[in-house]
Amino acid sequence: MESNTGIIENNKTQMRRGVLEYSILLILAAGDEYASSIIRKLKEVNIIVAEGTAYPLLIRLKKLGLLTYRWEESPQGPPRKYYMITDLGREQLTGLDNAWDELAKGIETIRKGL
Amino acid sequence: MESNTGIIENNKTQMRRGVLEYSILLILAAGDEYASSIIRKLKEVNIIVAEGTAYPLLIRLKKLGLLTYRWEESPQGPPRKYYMITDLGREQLTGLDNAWDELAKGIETIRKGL
DNA sequence: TTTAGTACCTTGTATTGCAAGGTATTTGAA
DNA sequence: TTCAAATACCTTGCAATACAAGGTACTAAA
Repeated sequence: MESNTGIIENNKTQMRRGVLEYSILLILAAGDEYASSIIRKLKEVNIIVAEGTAYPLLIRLKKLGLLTYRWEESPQGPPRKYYMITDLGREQLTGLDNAWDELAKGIETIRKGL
Repeated sequence: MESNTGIIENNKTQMRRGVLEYSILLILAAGDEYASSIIRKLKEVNIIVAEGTAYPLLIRLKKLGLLTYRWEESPQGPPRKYYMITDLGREQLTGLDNAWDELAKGIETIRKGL
């Protein structure tokens, strides 16, 4: 049945979108991680990302100079590409922290009736 | 100059994106408004929307049955199209409230180090 | 009658999230 | 040895959509 769940589901996806780069930078600011691990961590907090979203995004952030990576052997399975945040990345992250706070404040204001 | 402001600006835009439908529904839940007025109200809380974004979005929400509208004379200038939220719209808005809370909670969790 | 202010809307471009599909490595069971 | 399962990486093509730019139309005042 699920009548109109689609509208909501679609919107949840929309909301996640804007926050993806931010949340990935947040995770990497706390420590180096490889792509699959980042995806799992995001899933833990209900920010669901498809592989086809995450990999191109990491590559994009790397091209922008916000991230770098190193290869590392895995105890099981193929080697892992560990991403690390750069100084520029940390700098940008500060700006994103502010952007998030501002957005959250804006929504709160509207919620309370402007 | 503006070295790398672009990265941040782009990301702020990204963040706003996901929240647009939600914030428009929030505004209309508090009272009927016409498009230009909605855009101004959003700008007041630093959620900046272009006309080329807002108009198609309102049309989309109307097609989905979340909004309807009525025409009304303006004291000055051309007539205004006042949008009103429907019962279905209010229903969906509840879901979006939850989606927003969940997202905000997720970001908080990551910020605190997961 | 022309300008300024307000309000509506559309078109074309660029971005980007995702489903689907693909490759490669390791381990363990058959 | 060979096959399946688990893990990890990545790409392609489609669809959605935000926005810049451009356009129409109404009212009032100069």
